[in-house]
Amino acid sequence: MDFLSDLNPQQREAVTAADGQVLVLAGPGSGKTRVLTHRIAWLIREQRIPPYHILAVTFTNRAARVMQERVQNLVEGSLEGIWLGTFHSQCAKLLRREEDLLPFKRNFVIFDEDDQLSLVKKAIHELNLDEKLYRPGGVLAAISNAKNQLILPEEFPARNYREEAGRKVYKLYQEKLEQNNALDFDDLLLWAVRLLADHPDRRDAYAHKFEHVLVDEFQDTNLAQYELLKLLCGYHGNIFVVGDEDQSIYRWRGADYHNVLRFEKEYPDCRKILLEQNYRSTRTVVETARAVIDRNTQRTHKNLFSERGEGLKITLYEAMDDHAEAAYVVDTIAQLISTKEVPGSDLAVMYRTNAQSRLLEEAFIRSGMPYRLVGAQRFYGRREIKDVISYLRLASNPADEISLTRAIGVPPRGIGDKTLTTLALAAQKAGVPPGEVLLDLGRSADASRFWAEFKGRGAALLADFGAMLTNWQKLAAEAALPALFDAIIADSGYQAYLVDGSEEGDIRWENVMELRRLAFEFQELGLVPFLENLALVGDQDTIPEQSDAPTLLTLHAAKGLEFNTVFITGLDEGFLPHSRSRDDPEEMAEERRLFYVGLTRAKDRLYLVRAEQRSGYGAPEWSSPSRFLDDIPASLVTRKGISEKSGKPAHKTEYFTTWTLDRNRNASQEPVEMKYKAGMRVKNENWGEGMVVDARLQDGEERIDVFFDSVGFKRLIASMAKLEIIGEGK
DNA sequence: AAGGCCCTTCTTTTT
DNA sequence: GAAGGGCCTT
Repeated sequence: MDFLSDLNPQQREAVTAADGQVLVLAGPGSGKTRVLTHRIAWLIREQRIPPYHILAVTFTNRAARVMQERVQNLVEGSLEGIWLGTFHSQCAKLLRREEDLLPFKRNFVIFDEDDQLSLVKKAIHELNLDEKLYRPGGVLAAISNAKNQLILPEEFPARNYREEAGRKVYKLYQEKLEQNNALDFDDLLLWAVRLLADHPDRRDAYAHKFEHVLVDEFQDTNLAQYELLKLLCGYHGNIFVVGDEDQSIYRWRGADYHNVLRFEKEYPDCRKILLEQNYRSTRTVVETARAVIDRNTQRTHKNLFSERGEGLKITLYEAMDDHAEAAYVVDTIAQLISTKEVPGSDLAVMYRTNAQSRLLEEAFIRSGMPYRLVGAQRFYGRREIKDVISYLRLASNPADEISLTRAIGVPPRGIGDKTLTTLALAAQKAGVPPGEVLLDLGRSADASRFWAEFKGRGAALLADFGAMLTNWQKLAAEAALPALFDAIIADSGYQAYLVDGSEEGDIRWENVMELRRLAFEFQELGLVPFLENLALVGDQDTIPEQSDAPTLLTLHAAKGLEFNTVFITGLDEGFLPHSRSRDDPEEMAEERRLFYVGLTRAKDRLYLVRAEQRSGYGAPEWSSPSRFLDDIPASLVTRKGISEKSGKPAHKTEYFTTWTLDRNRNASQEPVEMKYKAGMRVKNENWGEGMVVDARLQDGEERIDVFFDSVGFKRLIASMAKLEIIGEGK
């Protein structure tokens, strides 16, 4: 059919491959998504496979959405019935269908990382372990690891006391999840595998259903996902996986690109197809990327090539410090946009860690240029959002103690630790979740069998809260989602609590209203799908698609995207590669892949940026160039910045670091450098411009008096006030 | 019970 | 340089 005509021979071979196992190893920019979408379309259009016989899984919601849209464009009919989504969402779907066989109810909630951590802490405390010795984060990571490898608490290694403690926490943690009628992310996969492995009839039913299984980003699968796929394609044996070992960057989350090799071994007859032509980038970009990735061993060597022209040389800019680095990036972007060489939307700035976005953002704000930031301050991670969600979760699932604790405390309603402890004890004694005790108190107040457990005030307060909850639960079952939402806001007094006259309060309230709009969109589907969506949809999906502003994002978030021009910042040892991977060759190889992913996002222009000095925690430290830079052939690079022979750097930090006042340190130990003198013109974000009237050293601080043009006289501590010197005066 | 202050402790990446 | 935890005060 003609929809295959825009494919190259390898792509077409993959798309039209006969039944059986197909492994497509696709280099960056080689048309991986195109192959996947055309394959699905081909199955439906040419092979007459009904959509409900197809399962296609991705890792991100964004990828799933893109795939759905593109397939829809290729297929005339409806895709109704297709199982297309992330591993986690498809597993949730499966588990909600099969609740009868599982130790939790259909309305289970999905615990995010914060919830998980709370639960682990509880478990550690209950086992009388020392939080200092058994770090909740570390223990949780070990548990998550175990789950990714399908290791249950009973099978968790206990070769020493420490591991034994870990096993106990794991076991208790699982019991608590069950009591809370909750699953964590890993559980979604783990329980799906267990369900199919333990119930052959269910396994066969699904294996028959899914005539074709397709997988995106196969190199990022963990063992649980691998096993799940194996179970699901066990009858027809039609599994089509697409991946690239060189783009495996989720090892820390259990991903194991060796699954590619495992796949080849497991299915010796599998058809293996390499996609090596890169349609995205110039030859210079591709050569650069190749030079970097070829240093990694243990991979299927690919001969990535581009037939686009040679293109521009890449730029390596070395700045004095991280402020100058940000200034360079923003200035260069401003130039590219103003000369219309590149539209803002086709520019991206990438970095290793989210923390590195701060200076860049500040530089953008200072320049007055718009930008969009991916990830970082999660919408769903905001306090006010978590608060409201905790009410909703509680209404949906009163067994959720994490939400109960949160909801009962905000706004403050006189219920403190002591009352909560009593509540927990009463619940334990009666063998019901604390939520049930609350509901009972709410329904019958002093006639409740629990009333006597609490002393006067506590009982009344709990009963009040319980009455609210009873009402919400009723609304959750009977009313539409927006009605429940409004009732919760009204009953809890949350609006009055948030909106306190401050600007921050208004912003927070706006966010709550944003959540309400989202709830509106889910009124057809209802509360449980709404909550599931909140848990499984990340922030990448909430960013507006249309925007002409440059994008700031981590290298991880950049996977799967492409931009005309890419800046990769922080190319210094300890940052990229990150210091935490210094001693582990496997980790180091992954850092290299991460860099490779960043490089291959660029179509035309690539800027690599580093700084001689950058601040890690507090004070600035000297840094040395990333080792990865050594691997790039000098012939492809134009060097700029302090390494230029010409002498002075093109960019100098024209604003200085405002260091915070360290109150613990005796001021006299640290001589304060006087920066201001009378007559200088200065500028502050809030007060605008002004003139320094007086500057003096007092109590170990530089104190200055400034007369601002708009607001008049202010007495300031220099190190605290965010001032910018805009003129030296006389 | 709740809010404020100071101290410590980290920081990778996220479905 | 932020955020959470512990301790103090009201």
